[in-house]
Amino acid sequence: MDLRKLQVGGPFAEYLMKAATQKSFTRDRVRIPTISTTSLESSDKSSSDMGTPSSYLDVCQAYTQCSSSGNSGRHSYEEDGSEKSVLGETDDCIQQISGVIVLSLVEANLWYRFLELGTEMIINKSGRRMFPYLQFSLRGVDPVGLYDVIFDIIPASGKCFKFLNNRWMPVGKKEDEFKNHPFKHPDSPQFGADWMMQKISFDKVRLSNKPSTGAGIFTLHTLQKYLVRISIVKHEGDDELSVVEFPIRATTFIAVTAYNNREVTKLKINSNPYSKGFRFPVKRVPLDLSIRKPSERRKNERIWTFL
DNA sequence: TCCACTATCACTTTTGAAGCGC
DNA sequence: AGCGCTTCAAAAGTGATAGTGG
Repeated sequence: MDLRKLQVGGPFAEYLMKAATQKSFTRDRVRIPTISTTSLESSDKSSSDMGTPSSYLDVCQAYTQCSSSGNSGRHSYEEDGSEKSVLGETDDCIQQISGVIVLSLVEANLWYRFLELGTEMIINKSGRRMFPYLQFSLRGVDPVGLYDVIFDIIPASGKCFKFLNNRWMPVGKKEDEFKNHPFKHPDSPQFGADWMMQKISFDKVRLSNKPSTGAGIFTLHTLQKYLVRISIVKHEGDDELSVVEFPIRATTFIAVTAYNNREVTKLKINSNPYSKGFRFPVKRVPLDLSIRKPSERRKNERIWTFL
């Protein structure tokens, strides 16, 4: 196994200890040593525009730099926070390689089509699902090792954005992030062999603009840029965890309360099954609101008039 | 006046309970 | 009684849009 081992301690250990007590972390076998071998000082923030006030994120970022330096990112970031596409060929899947672990994003083509337009994700009070949602497969993990798979969302830019002249422009400094709890996949912990046999999906994750304590609900600021990060945590022994981080550039998006780019809306309508109702131009006839049950209203008054 | 945000609408898909036959 | 299949209503999902408020 070529996983770099991390003697977990300090702020990262603090995070894991907290995480282990949360609802989304059902496992009680996570044990944290007291020796600290990771420190915030090791973080080289100049290499990334993903700075965040959260100590947990700082530590993860520092760790990411040593553990997943092999990521095959296809997008880079300009000084102003805007992304510079270096997308070349189109793939059925992309591979992010960290050590010997390979993460293959499902529907990578779709993600990149959105990315080229400037992905927008709707957020609302109750929490809106992501579309596309994150689904991937794993290779190269230890088949008999015990792993957790953890999803979280991190800032992708230090700026906030505005949609001007049909494109997203950085307009100022981003706001401080909400405290979000990373979301552990419900199948965790599971043996590596089991993880490799299935597609791992986080389709139930929701995005909100109001602080929430619900597992799998992430509170974000509108008009700020984020991306998804996956952590593969191996339970090495009683006092040791190995962590490999995969910040997935293809998932970079701007949180919005209403779509700004018509092209993004069109692509969502054409690719999301729930949006089929918007695929064909239809003159919608108002329903009779005096009939209280929606299903009865539909039965009585469904009139379709194609334009 | 502008624009981010919210509630509600009209649609589709998913889910789960109920009914039925074997 | 138990199982598998079908049916159908309710729940949950979507983007559109009009109204609100800072």
